Amino acid sequence: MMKHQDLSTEDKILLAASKVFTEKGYAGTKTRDIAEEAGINLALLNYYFRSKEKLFEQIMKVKVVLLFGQILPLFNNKNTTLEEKIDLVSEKYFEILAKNPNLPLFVISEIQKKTSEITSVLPVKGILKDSVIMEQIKERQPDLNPFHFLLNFLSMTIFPFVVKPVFSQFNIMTDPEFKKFVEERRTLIPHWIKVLLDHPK
Amino acid sequence: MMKHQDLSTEDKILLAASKVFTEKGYAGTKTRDIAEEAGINLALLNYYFRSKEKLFEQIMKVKVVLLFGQILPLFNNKNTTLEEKIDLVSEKYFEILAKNPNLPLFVISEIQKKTSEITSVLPVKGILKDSVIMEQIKERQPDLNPFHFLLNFLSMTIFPFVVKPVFSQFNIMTDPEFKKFVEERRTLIPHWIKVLLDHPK
DNA sequence: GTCTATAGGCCGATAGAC
DNA sequence: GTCTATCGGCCTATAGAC
Repeated sequence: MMKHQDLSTEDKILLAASKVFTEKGYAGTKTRDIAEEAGINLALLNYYFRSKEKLFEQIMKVKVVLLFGQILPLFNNKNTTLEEKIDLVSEKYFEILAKNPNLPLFVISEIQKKTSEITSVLPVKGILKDSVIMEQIKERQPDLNPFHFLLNFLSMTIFPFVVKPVFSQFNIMTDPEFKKFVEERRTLIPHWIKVLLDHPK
Repeated sequence: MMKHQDLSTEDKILLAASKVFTEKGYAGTKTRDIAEEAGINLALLNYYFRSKEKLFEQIMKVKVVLLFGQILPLFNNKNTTLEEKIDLVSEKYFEILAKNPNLPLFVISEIQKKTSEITSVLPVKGILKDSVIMEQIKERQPDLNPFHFLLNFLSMTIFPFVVKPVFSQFNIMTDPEFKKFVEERRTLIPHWIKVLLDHPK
């Protein structure tokens, strides 16, 4: 296991920035917070990354790729059936989100607040439109915009992690209860989605 | 129609604060932004609300009640069936969210970032636990934590509004397309939820 | 590369005139 | 109630010594 002390100064800052930005958002983060969390001198942050803004962009890029980068290729695989895609995407997302529970809320809320240049990094629209999974859904339910299904799937999977802070604030679930709850959904969601696919309106 | 000029200074500030806080979040908002948006002098903000913090708390309380206040009573009505509840809650939520599309993301992300005292205002946990809807779901599918269903329902309904900024950023949907998409879901979601209720694992 | 010290600007809040 | 002017503090960023 790599200790914090073994990291380079640059990586210490990146690690700390990832944590603090995710907790407090861009506007709520002070460069002093990051420096303290990283255990480095404040001036080093500007020495390595020039500005808070540039540091943030670098973190954001990593987060967007983490949230979408591994999933989009699964959507576009011609060698898997729709059912297999559902299982694979579900597995992959639970793996990512179990390790990064506040990833979706961070990315979504920062995209809403700031104008960024991530669009160029990941051409989500181009990949999604006319993707294999969209065609496969359309075969099953030709009368419906296939995006409804995709969004149902992603809603059920991602939304619990998005509202997790609300659960905590209102004491609806403890952390271990949430973990168990999410673990149950890991197999339930693929089941539900397949049921929906077989029952058009 | 009430014009902006007809509002009292206090209401002008509240209206402007609601808009700016929702767009930029608490940390990203400057009191000068609010004053400018309201068309009033900066000093008046402190005259009426004492501090940015106190003004925010007042806005936040309104938003939380708007997001949960009208829905929770529907969950606890003994005189409606589960099917009727699904239809009623769906109707009510689409009405609220069509008018306030960025309400959920604002409330969720600010709850994550700040510690507030809203818990005391709205005892969500007490209302939800042992609520009528939870019992009704449990009757249908006794082997499953009923909260899964409630969350599926809320996920499908609310999540599209939460990810709306992502749609915009990546050009996945235009605003009119989104409006049409959401309008379709208004009747689709109750259908899907009922299908899921009738198909236990 | 890493430190201390500080510039320079912005932000929340208030004093005090009207 | 509303304005102008300004304070005091904090925040990002950098200059310059080591």
